[in-house]
Amino acid sequence: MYSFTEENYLKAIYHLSNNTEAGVSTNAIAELINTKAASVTDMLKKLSDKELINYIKYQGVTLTESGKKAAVSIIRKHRLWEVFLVKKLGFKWDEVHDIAEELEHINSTVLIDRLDDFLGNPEVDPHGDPIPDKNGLFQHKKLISIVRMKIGQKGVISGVGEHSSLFLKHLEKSDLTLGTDITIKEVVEFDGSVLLLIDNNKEITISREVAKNILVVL
Amino acid sequence: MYSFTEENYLKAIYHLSNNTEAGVSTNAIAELINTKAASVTDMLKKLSDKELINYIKYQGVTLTESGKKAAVSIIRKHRLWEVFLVKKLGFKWDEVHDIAEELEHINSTVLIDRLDDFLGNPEVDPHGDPIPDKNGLFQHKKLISIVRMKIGQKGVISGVGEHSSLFLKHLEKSDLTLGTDITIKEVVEFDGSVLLLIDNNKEITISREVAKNILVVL
DNA sequence: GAATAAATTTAGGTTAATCTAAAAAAATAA
DNA sequence: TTATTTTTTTAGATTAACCTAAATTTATTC
Ligand SMILES: [Mn+2]
Ligand SMILES: [Mn+2]
Ligand SMILES: [Mn+2]
Ligand SMILES: [Mn+2]
Repeated sequence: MYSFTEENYLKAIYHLSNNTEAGVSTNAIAELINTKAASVTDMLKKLSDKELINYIKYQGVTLTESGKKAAVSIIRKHRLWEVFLVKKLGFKWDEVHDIAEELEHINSTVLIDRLDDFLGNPEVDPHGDPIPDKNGLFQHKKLISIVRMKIGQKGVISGVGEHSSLFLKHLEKSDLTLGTDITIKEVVEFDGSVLLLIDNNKEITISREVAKNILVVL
Repeated sequence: MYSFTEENYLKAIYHLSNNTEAGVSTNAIAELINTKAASVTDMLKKLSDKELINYIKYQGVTLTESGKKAAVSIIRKHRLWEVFLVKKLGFKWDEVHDIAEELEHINSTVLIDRLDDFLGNPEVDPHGDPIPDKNGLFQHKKLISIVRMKIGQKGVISGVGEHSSLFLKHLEKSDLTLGTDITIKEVVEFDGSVLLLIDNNKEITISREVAKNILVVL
């Protein structure tokens, strides 16, 4: 269908679109996929010719409907493969992303739909990110960052705002994995660090930076 | 490690080496991977520079030890993925080859070793072809074609000499799948077709062409 | 509203993998 | 053993995806 490279561009533009209202900038894409701006411009022309993006010189880009569809399909594959790696092959949640970056380009709808069934049609991946279904529809839960919570409020850890292995490993070591119940006990005024009660039996203090990147369902 | 294309060349040379004593010819490679001889020559130079093949102009090629190791690793991946597709995702044996052609290039030793364990360390793939272990060693059973068998001889279908979907579907329809017990009842002198008794309860006649491509363990 | 800075695009090249057509070498036949 | 055919290699181009450096456009600052 689309080349490995084209797919990576579409995915990058999709992810960047979720953080901005305006069009995605050439530099932002270049930074995310580790290329130079000039290379991005080349590819934008190509994707525009194929009507996968709306591109006006100097104005940034947005995905067209077919571009969005292609991007969501890649994300579906990425997340399902991550579930497979964790649930079936015993990988940790911080070990699966790079392998999924390769597997997401395997081109077979039958394969991915059967994998989906084999995994029991999971709604989220090992990082709590929602998995689009066969039709590209997400089951979107409303997640909020711990820094948005008030003292005394309770929630369940359901996602992360940062996917680096370093951060994920840190969370794991602190017993702050997905599904953990938390209660906000105190917010330190000085540095914004947060005292949590986890699973109603243990207290732990986390920095504001960590708190910011833990997402909960209330 | 090696590019997608380089891997395909190594695999092609490996497979062709098993049918010949001498070096593999440029044209044979070109035909197998659907390119032109000139393109093959280019790639042979490249693989030779990387010491993956022994190449002397006009003489054909053989794999070096490291070339062989790389080829076997790809074949290991191909066959394990085929097992996964059939055993876990419910694909038929004639549907898995093309998908495995893509999956075999996923680059992660941990992944493939865990997949191997997850599948119960199978010794053969859905077509009866042996799967090399982590160290690249095969469990080689001695297979012979039905046309080599004598009347009255018994055997178990354990492999195929032809992997096309058309042939595999035909075998399935005739209940000549892997593991089936057969006994040679008669060989027609006129056209070499063979009358078989399968699983001690049903007789069936197959053409010499089909017989040639069914491999059994005695 | 110029002048400067930043972002983006164009121009011109490179590399991997492909191709066609022509040349050279090896194999086969007369 | 020469002539013819087949196989293989070389020469020269093409395409996708990159790059650097230079030009151009847009955004910021004084
Ligand atoms: Mn990921
Ligand atoms: Mn994920
Ligand atoms: Mn196969
Ligand atoms: Mn097979």
